[in-house]
This record gives sequence, structure tokens and C-alpha cells, in this order.
Amino acid sequence: MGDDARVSDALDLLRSAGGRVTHQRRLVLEALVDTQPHPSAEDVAAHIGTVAPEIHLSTIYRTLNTLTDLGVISHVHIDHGRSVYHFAHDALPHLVCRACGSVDHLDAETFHSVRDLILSSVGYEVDRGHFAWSARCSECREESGR
Amino acid sequence: MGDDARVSDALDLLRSAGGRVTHQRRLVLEALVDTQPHPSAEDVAAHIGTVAPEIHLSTIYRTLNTLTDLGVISHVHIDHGRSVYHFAHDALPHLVCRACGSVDHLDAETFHSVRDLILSSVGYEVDRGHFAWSARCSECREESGR
DNA sequence: CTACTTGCAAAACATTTGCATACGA
DNA sequence: TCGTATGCAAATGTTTTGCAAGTAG
Repeated sequence: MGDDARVSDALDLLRSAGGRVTHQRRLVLEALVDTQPHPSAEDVAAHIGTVAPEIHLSTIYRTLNTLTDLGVISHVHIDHGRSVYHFAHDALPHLVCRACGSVDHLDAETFHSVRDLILSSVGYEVDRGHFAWSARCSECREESGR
Repeated sequence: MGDDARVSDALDLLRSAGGRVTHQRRLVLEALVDTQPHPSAEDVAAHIGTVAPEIHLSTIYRTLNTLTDLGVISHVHIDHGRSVYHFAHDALPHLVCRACGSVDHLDAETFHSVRDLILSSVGYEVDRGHFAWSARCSECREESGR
């Protein structure tokens, strides 16, 4: 709860890039570890807000952008305008259930098969992150019959 | 240039759903046929604007939403907040080149292979439309060396 | 006639930015 | 100390909405 290697690695990277390790940046990183695996900026703010309500949303956005530039995290656009963030090393294509909103991602192996399939048919080489695919998860498929 | 079957089919559907066929709705549909294959709401407005500048952006959005509800068109989110629209029957997953911005979509056969692959590995059944996949097209891959 | 549509202006929403102040290295 | 980060408020860009007036059926 709070001392994940991803947090300290990110802070080290931040420091070695000439950036500063601040209270707020640490809290944003910890929120990314401690909340649900795919929080929006608002979710991060809500999580931090219980402890440090004075941290401004714009600071959260700025930190999220800084971490993105460093390659530590990445985000996907899941619905009208809203984005969710996650650590870059699990940046595999996201699946968003259109019924319940749950988010998951492809495993690396499936991703490679899919990428090769698309590359040979359409000529586009898909990359790992950045957009989510609308889908239905197994629970929701069962619920609504079939 | 203007009397595409997709336009008249959509207008028929609109009428039979109790909706009204207006000048502005016809123009929006014609714009979807006459412009580039993946226009944003703004692109539609610009295209219409050369002929009927008095048509308001909000009307275009409302028409686009009405057509979406009828299942005639669909949209994908291609970047921060922006959406592009297209006729629903070519609603196959979109590929957006992250270098040049070109948009294309999977053919039906490839889509089915990909869908089955993902369904059996992760349990999510992807659907045809709604999100774009970040990729690089063949030209841009060549340009930047491999 | 009457309900559906439109134009307009303002609101809503997510995200970004300018600037003076605060603070980490 | 010095330059990077922050808080705040205001701006941004896209899409939505309330309302009075217009118009298709």
C-alpha cells in the first residue's frame, strides 16, 4: 500500500531527468498503484482528495502528462472525451465492455497474433496503446442471453 | 454527387421513424457522402458551409446523433475529444496512422479472425465500431525506415 | 394544426495554460 | 539561490442543452 517498485522507479526516472520529486507527484503515482487499474484523472483526484484535498486537478493533469512524456504511463480514450491512465509496461490494447464499463487488456501473445493478422491484410501496423476497443465482457454476454 | 442510395435510404428510415426530412438533414447526409470518408462534425460543417452557411453546428451535431440513434451512421474517437463519422455499414474497426493521420478499416474477414482470437483468449467480444486503433500505415513505415 | 426541428446563446465537460507564489535540489 | 512545480482562475475545444421561433407532414 504505497511502496510499489513502480512508484520508486518512476520517481528515480523523474529525478534523473532533472525533474523534482514533490509530494503531489508521489501521491499521483501512488494513486495509480492503489486505485482500480484504470483510473481517470478525476478518479486519481478523488483518491488523493481523501488525504490531501488541496492538490489541484490541474496539477494532476500536469503530473500525468509529465509521466507520459517520461514513458512511465500511458492513457486510452474510453468514451466521449474521457481518458484513463495506466503504467506503460502494461500498455496492451484495451478492451472496454460497452455494457458494464469494465476494462481489461489483451495478453502479449494474442496481441502479436492480432497485429500480424492486420499487418498482412490491411498494411497497418497497430501499436500497443492509446485506444480502446469497444467489446462485451463474458459476464455481460451471459446476462443478456448468449 | 448528391443522390447516393445511402442518402435516400437514410431519409426513408428517418421518415418511417416519425422524423422529418429537412433541408439541413439532407445536407448533412450529402456531406457524409461527398467529403472525405471520415469527416468530423467540423468537417461536415465546413462542407455544408460553402452552400448554406446559416446551418448551425449544433444542428449538425443533433443530426449526427439522430442518425446514430437510427443506426445509419457511427463514429470513432480518433484523438483528444475529436470524433469522426461514417456510415454504419462500413463500421469495421478503424486504424488511424499516428504519423500522417490517415484512416482505414479492417476488412470483414480479418475482423472476424481477430474477434475470434480475442474472444478465446480474453473473453471479450469486440464489436465492429466505435474506437480506433492507433497504428502506422505502410507509407509512413517506409518513410521512417522500416 | 401540432409536434418535431432549428438557430442561438449559454452550459457542460475534459483538459490546458498564464502567472505569481512556493519549494526542492 | 535558482529554476522547476504548484494553486488558482481563466481559456480552450468539443459536444450538449434550454428555449422561443420556424416548418414539415
